[in-house]
Amino acid sequence: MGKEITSREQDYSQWYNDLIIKGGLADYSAVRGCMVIKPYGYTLWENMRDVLDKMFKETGHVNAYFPLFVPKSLFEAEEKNAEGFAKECAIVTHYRLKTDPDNPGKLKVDPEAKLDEELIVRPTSEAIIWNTYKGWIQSYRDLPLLINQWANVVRWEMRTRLFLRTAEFLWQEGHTAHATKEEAIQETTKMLDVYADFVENWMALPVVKGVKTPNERFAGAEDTYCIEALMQDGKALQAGTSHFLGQNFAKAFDVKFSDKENKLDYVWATSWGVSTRLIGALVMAHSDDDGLILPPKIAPLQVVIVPIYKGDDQKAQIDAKVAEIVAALKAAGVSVKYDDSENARPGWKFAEYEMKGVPVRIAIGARDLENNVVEVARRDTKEKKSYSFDGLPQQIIALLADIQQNIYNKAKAHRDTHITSVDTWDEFVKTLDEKTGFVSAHWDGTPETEEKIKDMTKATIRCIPLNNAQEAGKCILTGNPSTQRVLFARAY
RNA sequence: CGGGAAGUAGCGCAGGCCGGUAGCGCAUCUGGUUUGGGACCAGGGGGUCGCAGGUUCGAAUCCUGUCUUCCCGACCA
Repeated sequence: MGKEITSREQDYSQWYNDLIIKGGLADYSAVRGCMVIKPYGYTLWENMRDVLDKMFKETGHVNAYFPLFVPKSLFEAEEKNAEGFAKECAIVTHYRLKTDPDNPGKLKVDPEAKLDEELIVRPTSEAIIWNTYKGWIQSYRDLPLLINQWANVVRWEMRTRLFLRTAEFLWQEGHTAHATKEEAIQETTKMLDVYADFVENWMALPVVKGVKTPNERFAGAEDTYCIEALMQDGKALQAGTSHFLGQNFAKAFDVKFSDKENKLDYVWATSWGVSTRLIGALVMAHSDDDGLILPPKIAPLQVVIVPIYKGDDQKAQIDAKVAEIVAALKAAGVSVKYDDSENARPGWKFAEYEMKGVPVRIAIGARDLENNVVEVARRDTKEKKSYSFDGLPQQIIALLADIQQNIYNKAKAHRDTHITSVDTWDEFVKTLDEKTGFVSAHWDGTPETEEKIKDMTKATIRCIPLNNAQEAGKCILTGNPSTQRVLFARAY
């Protein structure tokens, strides 16, 4: 029959893989750790990208593009950052191949063509960008510099997973320079808000905004802010990060400016990014055992129409009606596809589009034509209803909005019921093992304790929530005094 | 990078121990009947068995190497 999807209960990881592959989002490739993003998945990414890009521009940013390669000497300039990424860098050492005399028809690396200085394939672009900014910034009048780039980056991961962790991935990285510390911090939190807004309102995925502990902080940053989402299996996933970089990169790349008093100072920096990993989050947060469930606002296709007919006469009548519906929906800004292909029967198409997560399916047959209705099925609840032709576009738009809201509510209910406050170590471990999700607990604030907890339970501190309530307590592990609870979880 | 599993037609698999020139289901093509939840009948096409070496008269099968993927661990967004 059709393509079977492994159930979540049976094998959550395989379920996730099945959704990606069978839902047509991506494919494995011939390159280790790298995937092919298929048209359906890429359209999803384009939709996400378009919304984010607009948000970035509305907040004053412009796009630019910097090189894929970073000379090693630049890469290592900011030491902490370089060290943080050193273990997962791809390196270009040669620039030419030649025919192999020992192996006719084959090529080999030309040893004569060794680069004097190796090029690092960017795992992130701070180095090349700050090296460039040095030439662009002299005065406070050049600030703030608010630049974003859409790019691919490479991180040579040991273990890869479709969308969640691939050796090459697509993302955007914002890199800004400011005259004051306050302004840079403001930028950092502003972009965090943009991410939270996007993920919650477009991807229908509730997030916790917070700050990372030093252990989890981006290498080279003073502070890393993040949004954390919760997946259906109770594991957390970092959905976006925004870093306050202080003057670390300005100092490493000697980027100074004259202020209004004609005093020289290093500029203050931020960087922030979200990646195709968000697609992994989207898939894991909303989907079910029948396939993907995609939020209408970013779904590659919002409505699919399937005809049900006997004979050419009926088909012709349905075609005519559907043409009207398609035109009306398109005019209303709804993306719609009429699938009248002959090679699949209606039931097969129903299952197929459910697997692909198309939010709304319209079925129309002779019986519907007589009654002046269509059958509308929503993917999120599987509920089916007859809708009148009259005012159909408005009803569909309302339905899409309702689906968007329902998906969000469902994810939020799951998230909210999976933030558990605990005060003893037994409860802590038990909650992680049995209930899963975020565990809110006191922590003495030391990296050593955080590390110990990680070794013992595999749980990390996902974040210290912003505007966290201050509350005296005792560390869950050491019993030492603590001033606030932090969120622990096992994470992707 | 360690431990386990896998790679044979587009997809899912059998065959492999015991070497003899490849098979099943789905998909696909043709014809017909069908169409309100993954249709049915009949006929047809499609595979250098991941890749590279080796053993052998002969390799999907045995040996060596290598690549890719999955699961579990260490590392990470």
